[in-house]
Amino acid sequence: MVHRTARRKNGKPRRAYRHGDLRRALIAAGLALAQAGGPEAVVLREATRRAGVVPNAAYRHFANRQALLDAVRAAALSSLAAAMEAEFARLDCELAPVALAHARLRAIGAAYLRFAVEATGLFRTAFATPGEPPGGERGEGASGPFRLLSAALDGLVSSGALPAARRRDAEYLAWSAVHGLAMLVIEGPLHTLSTTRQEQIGERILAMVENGL
Amino acid sequence: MVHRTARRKNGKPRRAYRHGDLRRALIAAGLALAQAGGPEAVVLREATRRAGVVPNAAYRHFANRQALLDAVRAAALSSLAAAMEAEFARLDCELAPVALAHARLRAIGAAYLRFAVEATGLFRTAFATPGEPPGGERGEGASGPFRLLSAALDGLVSSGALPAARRRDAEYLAWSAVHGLAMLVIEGPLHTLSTTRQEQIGERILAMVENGL
DNA sequence: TTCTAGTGTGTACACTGTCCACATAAGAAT
DNA sequence: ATTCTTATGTGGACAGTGTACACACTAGAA
Repeated sequence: MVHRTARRKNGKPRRAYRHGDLRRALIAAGLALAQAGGPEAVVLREATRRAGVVPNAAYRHFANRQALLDAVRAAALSSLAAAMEAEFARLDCELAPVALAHARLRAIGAAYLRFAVEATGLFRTAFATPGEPPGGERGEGASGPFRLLSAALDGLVSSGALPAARRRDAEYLAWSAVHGLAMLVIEGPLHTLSTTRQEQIGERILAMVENGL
Repeated sequence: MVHRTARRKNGKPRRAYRHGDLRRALIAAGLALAQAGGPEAVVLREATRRAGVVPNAAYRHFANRQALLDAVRAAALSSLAAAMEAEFARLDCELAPVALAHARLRAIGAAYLRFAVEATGLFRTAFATPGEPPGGERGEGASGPFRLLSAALDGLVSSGALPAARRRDAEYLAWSAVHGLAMLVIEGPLHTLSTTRQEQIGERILAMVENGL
C-alpha cells in the first residue's frame, strides 16, 4: 500500500488516511516501549502517537490495550526464541552426541539469562501476567522457548545422558531454576552484583540443573 | 487518638478531621487491594477512599504511589516470612540434626510455594518491581524470607549435610529454583495443572535443589 | 492564650483507556 | 465510469488515575 495525501475540509493536507500497516506499526511501537520500560510502559496512546495516528485507530486492530500488550508479548517471546537459536548457531557441531546435548541445554539457559539481562524490558514483557488465562493455555505450551527446551531435554535422553525415568517434568524444573535466577538478577537482590559474579552464579545453577534432574 | 466530629461552613458534620492513624490505614487498604488484584491493583485513590479520606491526604504519609506500594510490599514480604515461620512451628523438633536441617529447608520451600498459590496477589506484590533500586539494596538483602533461607542453609552445613565448599551462593540457587517454579505456577504454563500435580512438581524441585547444591 | 507545625480538604491539570458518532477511502458491484 | 459497502482513521467525549498547589483546621508547644 502506498501512502497518499488528501485534503479535508479545513484545507490542511493529511498524510495517508489509510496507514497501510497500522497493526504492525503499533506492535513495533509497543515493542520499543516495552524494551525501554517493561510491560507497564507499553501504553496505547503513546503507541498510536508513534504510529502517527489518533488513539482510537488502535481499536480497529486490537480489542483493547491488553490485546496490544499480548501481541507485543508474543513478539518479545519469539525474540527470546531467536536469541536461543542464535546461541545454538555458535555451537560446535562436531561434538559427541552426549556433549552436544549438554551443550544445547546450557546454551538455552545461557541465552535465557543473557536475554534477561540485556533486554530486560522485553524479557519482563514476555513474561508479564496476561489478561486472559496465562500464555498458551491449550496445551501447546509457551510457543518458542519452551519447545526449544523440550527438544534439548529430549536430546539429553536420546543421547543417554539423562535416564528416561527422569525426563518427566524436566522442562519445568529447568525452566524454574533459570527463570527464577533471571528474576533475581534483573529485579531482585542479585541486581547489584557484578556481571562476572552473575555469570558465575548462572553457571552454578545450570550445573545444579544438570546434577539435580 | 479518638474520632471526633466537627462542622464546616456548609454545616455538614465531618468525622475525625484527624484520622489518627492514616498511614497504617492506607497500608492496610493497600494490602487488601494487593491481595485481591496484585501490585497494579493497589491504587492510591482507592486506598484513600477506603480509609475515608481525600486522595491528597495520602501525600502527607507517602511521597507518591510508589512509596505506598513499597510499604505494602514490605508488609506482604513479612507476611510471607510469617507463613514460613508458621511452617516451622509444624515441624517435629525431635528430629536428628541432619534430618531437621533438611526438613527446615523443605519447609521454607513448601511455605514459599503455598504462599504463592494461596495468596497470589500478595506474592506478586511482594516481588513486584520496585521503583528505586531493587528490594533491600544496602547489602542487608531481602529482609525476612531471605534471612530464614540463609539460616536454614547454615543449618545444613553445620549438621554436616552440605559440604561447606558448596555453601556459597546456595541461597541464590535455592531461591531461584523455588521462585521460578512459583512464577510458572501462578502465571505461567503450570497454572492450569491440578493442585496435586503442582505439589508433585514442587516436591521434585525441592529434591533437585537438595541433590544439585 | 497564642503560635506553629502537622494533617486533611478543594481545586486543578495532565495523562490514561475506552465509547460513540462521524468521515473518508479502497475495492466490489453495478 | 458510477455507486455501494465495508474497513479504517478522526473528533469529541467521559471516567478514572497520579500529583501539584493553595487553603483550612486542629493538636499540642510556647
